[in-house]
Amino acid sequence: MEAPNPAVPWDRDELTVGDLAARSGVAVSALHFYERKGLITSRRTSGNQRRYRRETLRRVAFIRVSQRVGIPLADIGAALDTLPGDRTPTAKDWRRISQAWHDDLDARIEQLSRLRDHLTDCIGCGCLSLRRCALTNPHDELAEAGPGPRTLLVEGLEPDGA
Amino acid sequence: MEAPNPAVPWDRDELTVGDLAARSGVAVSALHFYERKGLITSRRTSGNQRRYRRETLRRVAFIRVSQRVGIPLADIGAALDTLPGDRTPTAKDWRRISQAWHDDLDARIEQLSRLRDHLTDCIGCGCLSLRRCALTNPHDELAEAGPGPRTLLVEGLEPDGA
DNA sequence: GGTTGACCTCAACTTTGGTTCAGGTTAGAG
DNA sequence: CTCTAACCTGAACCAAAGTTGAGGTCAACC
Repeated sequence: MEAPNPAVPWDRDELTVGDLAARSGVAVSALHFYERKGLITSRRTSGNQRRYRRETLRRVAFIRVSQRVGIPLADIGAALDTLPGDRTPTAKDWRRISQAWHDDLDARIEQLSRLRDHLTDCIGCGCLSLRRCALTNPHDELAEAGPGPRTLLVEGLEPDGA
Repeated sequence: MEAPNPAVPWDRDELTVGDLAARSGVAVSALHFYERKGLITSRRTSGNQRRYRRETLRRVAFIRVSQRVGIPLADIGAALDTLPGDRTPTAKDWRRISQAWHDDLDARIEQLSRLRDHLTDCIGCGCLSLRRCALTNPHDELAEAGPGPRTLLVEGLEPDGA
């Protein structure tokens, strides 16, 4: 039950790009792309074909989950760079780097909740054109992070209250 | 106090693209872009310059808020298309279309919350490569919507457990 | 030992949401 | 009437996250 069976692709200790694609659900072209970006690495055979360590499957899964969370690839790459290079990452390593996403998620959930709670009344009431609206206030924490427009909604406002 | 003063740009009943940009905080180039996409409209002067109705300010504010919520421009445009064309939209009209975003937000907040709650233990424990993980399960509601990868994490999985 | 599917690289193309630039026109203040 | 800021169009460019295609090589089954 413990001995790998080399006839079965997922039991070999190295994976071809096709194996990795099948196992991870990620297209071969995307894996090439991740490799160009330095998110994953491979050794090459004498015939210049890629061979991935099984561990890479873990990395790819982490990449996909992180993308689900909304993290850009560059940030995911930066996180992966903090994993130890000299040994296989442990569960603890993965826990550490996923903790950052957890905090990020917390922040974004809070942000979206506020947005949701102000949305209907703000759009409905007309305050969108006003200075005080929670959705347009540049000093609101809402402004700080997350995807979407970086500049705030209203920059040059009424010189005097409407 | 109610009579518009035409010497003041924001009191005129039509806005130039520059006025609209200043008042909405959106770049002129972006307004042109929105117009090409059909999200806003203008009449043209004899000299081919754009003139916007004041109402357009409301539309632009709606567009920006919607983008903050994470809605793509195409969807925003579709929502705007449901506004009455023959009269100025009322507060009720705006409330109706913002309600859709509210529901969308609810769904995405719920999604992100689940993601958050499973994230650390899933990434930490190794189940990312397994079939049952909430984060990788194609039949999970998580799969249904939101930005990020459309295809699920794992398509071709182990033929047998663990 | 040949055939075929999987692999290789590099370049070009896709979408979204714009910005920037060049070259030319208009509007309104003085 | 003139000057200048603001406006116009169209094309090119940007970033992210890949996909697609052309042209060529590798490997493994029979």
